[in-house]
Amino acid sequence: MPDKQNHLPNLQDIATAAGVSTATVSRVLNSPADVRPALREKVEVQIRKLGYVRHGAARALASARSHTVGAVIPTLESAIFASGVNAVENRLTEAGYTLLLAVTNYDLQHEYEQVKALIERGVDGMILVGRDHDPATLIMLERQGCPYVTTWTYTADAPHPCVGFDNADAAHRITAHLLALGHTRIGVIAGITSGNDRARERIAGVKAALKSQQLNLHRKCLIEKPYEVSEGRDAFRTLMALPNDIRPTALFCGNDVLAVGAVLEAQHMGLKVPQNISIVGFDDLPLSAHMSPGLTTVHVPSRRMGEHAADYILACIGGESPDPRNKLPTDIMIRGTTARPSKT
Amino acid sequence: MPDKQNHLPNLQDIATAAGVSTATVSRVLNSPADVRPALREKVEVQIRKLGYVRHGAARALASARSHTVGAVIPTLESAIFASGVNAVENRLTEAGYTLLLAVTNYDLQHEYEQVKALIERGVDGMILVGRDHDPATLIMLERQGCPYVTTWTYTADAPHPCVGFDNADAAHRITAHLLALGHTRIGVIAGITSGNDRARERIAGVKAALKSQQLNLHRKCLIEKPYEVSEGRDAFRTLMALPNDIRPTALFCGNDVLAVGAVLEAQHMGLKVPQNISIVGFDDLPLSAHMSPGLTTVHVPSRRMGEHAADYILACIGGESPDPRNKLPTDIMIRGTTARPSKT
DNA sequence: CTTATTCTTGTAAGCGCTTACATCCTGAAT
DNA sequence: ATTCAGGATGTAAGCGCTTACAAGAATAAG
Repeated sequence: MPDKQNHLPNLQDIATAAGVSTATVSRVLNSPADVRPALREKVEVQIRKLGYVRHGAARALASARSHTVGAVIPTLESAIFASGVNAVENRLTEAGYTLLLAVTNYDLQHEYEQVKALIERGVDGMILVGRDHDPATLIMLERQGCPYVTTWTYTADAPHPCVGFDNADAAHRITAHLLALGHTRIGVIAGITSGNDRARERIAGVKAALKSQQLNLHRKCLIEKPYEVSEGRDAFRTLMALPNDIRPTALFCGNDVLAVGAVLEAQHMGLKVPQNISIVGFDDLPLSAHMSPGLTTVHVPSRRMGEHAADYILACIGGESPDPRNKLPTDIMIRGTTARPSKT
Repeated sequence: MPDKQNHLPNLQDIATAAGVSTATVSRVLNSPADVRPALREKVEVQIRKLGYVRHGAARALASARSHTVGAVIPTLESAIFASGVNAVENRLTEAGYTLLLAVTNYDLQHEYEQVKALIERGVDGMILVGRDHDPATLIMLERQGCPYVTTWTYTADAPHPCVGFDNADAAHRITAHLLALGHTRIGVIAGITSGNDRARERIAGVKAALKSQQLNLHRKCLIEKPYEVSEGRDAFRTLMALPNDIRPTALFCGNDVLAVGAVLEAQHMGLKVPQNISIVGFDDLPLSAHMSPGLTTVHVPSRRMGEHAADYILACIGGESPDPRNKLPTDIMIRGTTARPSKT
């Protein structure tokens, strides 16, 4: 039994117990190959016997490396970030790193605080979402020499390392699908664009698609809402209350949560989807494929994005200089919520 | 400008720049009230000017306090944990603490690894989900003197600090609702019970309710599935394929995700909910209230649970000995997916 | 104008670990 | 045998910070 006076065993204790120096214990912990098997075994026995657990702070202080990577995401509520984070986590764990997760609730100021807290905790790298940030956030990261990468967005001229996809292009393509079906009055229930470049880009994509057909997005047909089912429902009702000549026959929703809300409200109002109204989403949540009808949406490579982001950071930590720009493809998933407009 | 040779400013640099000792700088950082305003101001100016960021590892090492609390949850996918985690996070942030989040994917062995990683990172406290753990996990926590609390479950005889609710009782009550409507053949789509006491308790609650009416849960009417929409759909189909005399007229689902799957599959099969089949869930996800029909389910106080858990840990860290047992109430939300059985 | 008391600030000893560097072995080559 | 290379250990100097404790300054009391 270890010394009972609630003194946690430290390297020195193990060293003494095993009759070696602290350096040797440190080696069996960090580069076992450098220690002769016999000795190593003796040390490992003591480690187990005394229930030794590394003191991460001391290790970080002495080695200037915390073996920790931070990720700052907008919200935990969305399963879409969940799968990306899971992917990051798996990769990091494989490499002996721990993920520290923080949430901003789509608030850039809060993001700054979280990033600062993570830097104070000594993360060796950082994963961010999107291109919109408080400039101070990135400055701090640079100044601290903390490698970072932004995700969920890719633009050719991105000023910072990024792994993501082209939000505008994806929105453009799914809108083109709507246009090809013959819709001309398209409504948009977007996410809140302030501090959210993805939401803005998606709107831009819709507008571009419309423009290519000489169409316009009517001012009243664009609504910004937080990403919640109830908000999607509200927005849908608002849109359907518009006068006949501008009321949309098809809807682009900023993400699947809003789209699900819109579909549910439509059904609640007795409208048939897609016969009376077509609705598309963005993100392809696990639920989306299961709804009746299945939601037509943009599939986003969140898992792969997470893996790439983790690999990029790990490579940077390892002293490499990986390609700082990484564009992933998106897929348009045509399911049951889109059809030709009714001939009313 | 700070010394350009990418030497991050440290306490000593600030001290020198401000013409004071490191102790004083440390004080303006940790207990500003102890420093004369004039001096404090001078130090703060330098901190801003040099872009100083605390070195958390050094601080943790010197003070034996990391200002960090760990939370280990089964999954990120479920919005229900998300809201609890958010609550924890808010409370901790208010208190100057940072939350370190880890995920187990419902694997107790993985949970052990995560807890160990967090302890190595020096968390000052830990929040766990449920009562099922690898004994080694709790032993490590005790041995390290790391205060912890389990959530999402409460039993009068809980051997460890816990803040949660009575899963069996809640399941019992919502089953009673089904029985009161006149159902006698009740099916259960449970979560995977291995390593998940909540799933087991919920089944136990259903059985107890049945027993109180001299009814039994038919062996074939109990299916365990991972918490996924598609699994709920599969299980539902299996249950409906049962022979007439045992096919359930009402379903208890281990959580809302499974219930949503069941409802969607029912509608997909052309069955009317609740006319042809009643379905209840557990957890009351944000989506559940919005479905058509609204899902009858158990509302769980996840937000309050998170707050209580955080407060408990913070109190422990502060040297207090708060009540280690905390029972929260659940609510049965009767919505649209339950009705009397049809007279077939 | 002392002397006791209270505030401020500085001094310096670690916290537990990693890691150059020094030292000591081992065994192969001479 | 003797020498030497190379591998296996040990030694000890910090990493950046907190915090007793000491010391000095300012205030209150006598």
